[in-house]
Amino acid sequence: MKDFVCEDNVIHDEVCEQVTVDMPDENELYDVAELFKIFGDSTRIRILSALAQAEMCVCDLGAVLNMTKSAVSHQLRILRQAKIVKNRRNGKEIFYSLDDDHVLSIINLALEHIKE
Amino acid sequence: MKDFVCEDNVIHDEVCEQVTVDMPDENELYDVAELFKIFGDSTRIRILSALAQAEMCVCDLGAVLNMTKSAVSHQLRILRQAKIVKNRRNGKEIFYSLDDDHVLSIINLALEHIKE
DNA sequence: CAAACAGTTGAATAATTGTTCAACTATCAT
DNA sequence: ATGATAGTTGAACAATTATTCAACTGTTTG
Repeated sequence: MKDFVCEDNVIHDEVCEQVTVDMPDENELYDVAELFKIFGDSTRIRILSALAQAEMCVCDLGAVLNMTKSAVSHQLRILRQAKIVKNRRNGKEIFYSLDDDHVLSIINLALEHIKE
Repeated sequence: MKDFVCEDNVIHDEVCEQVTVDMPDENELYDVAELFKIFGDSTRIRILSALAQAEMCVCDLGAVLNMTKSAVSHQLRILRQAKIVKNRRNGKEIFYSLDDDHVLSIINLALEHIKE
């Protein structure tokens, strides 16, 4: 590569070295990006917004968000695997709810940022 | 579609109606998802983590993150358009820095969540 | 048991997106 | 002006991904 070499400049070199040393762990940053990737879809954000208000079954989520059960279920699987939502079966229905309060804090902080 | 209709159930209907009414504005949720989409890439998160420590030029960012200037520049454009970073020219170099403190709060909150 | 409802799953499709490459602009030094 | 360095940009390619459709499992009820 060697594409990124600025002209020899001691100040730059020192800053770069310091920043490199102080960077958060690579894996942590990767995991944070993965978390944001999950939030970065309006369908999933709407699902989480709905679940923030009430525990709901797949069918009702579909009704509220105007989506097929299949589409909702696919997204719920992603949220489940990320441990962002949990579920419990009650007869034929499976009720979903948020698994974590942090999640809501992060989304609300972002909502505040959006509203300026 | 009509795929999402649960069996007639008054309780469900009432919950659905209430949740629907109390849902945040559709556009706000869309914008939040767009913001998260930007954070949902490890390259951009790493760029933001670096800029959180020091104002840096494109070249140095490339050195710290081990990426070509082109790849860095492409991502900076996205961050710039979202008003997440700002820049200033100094001779041949263009220095980038974070444009907003909220951004860092959101990322740090997510980092805490990751670390459990 | 059979029918009906709730939910999941896999394949297919379409759309989005991150990186590379090459060509370009802009600034500074000789 | 020429060359060198810093940065940007557009096209191309590969990879990821959200939704749809159809077929499936699981549960309840008649």
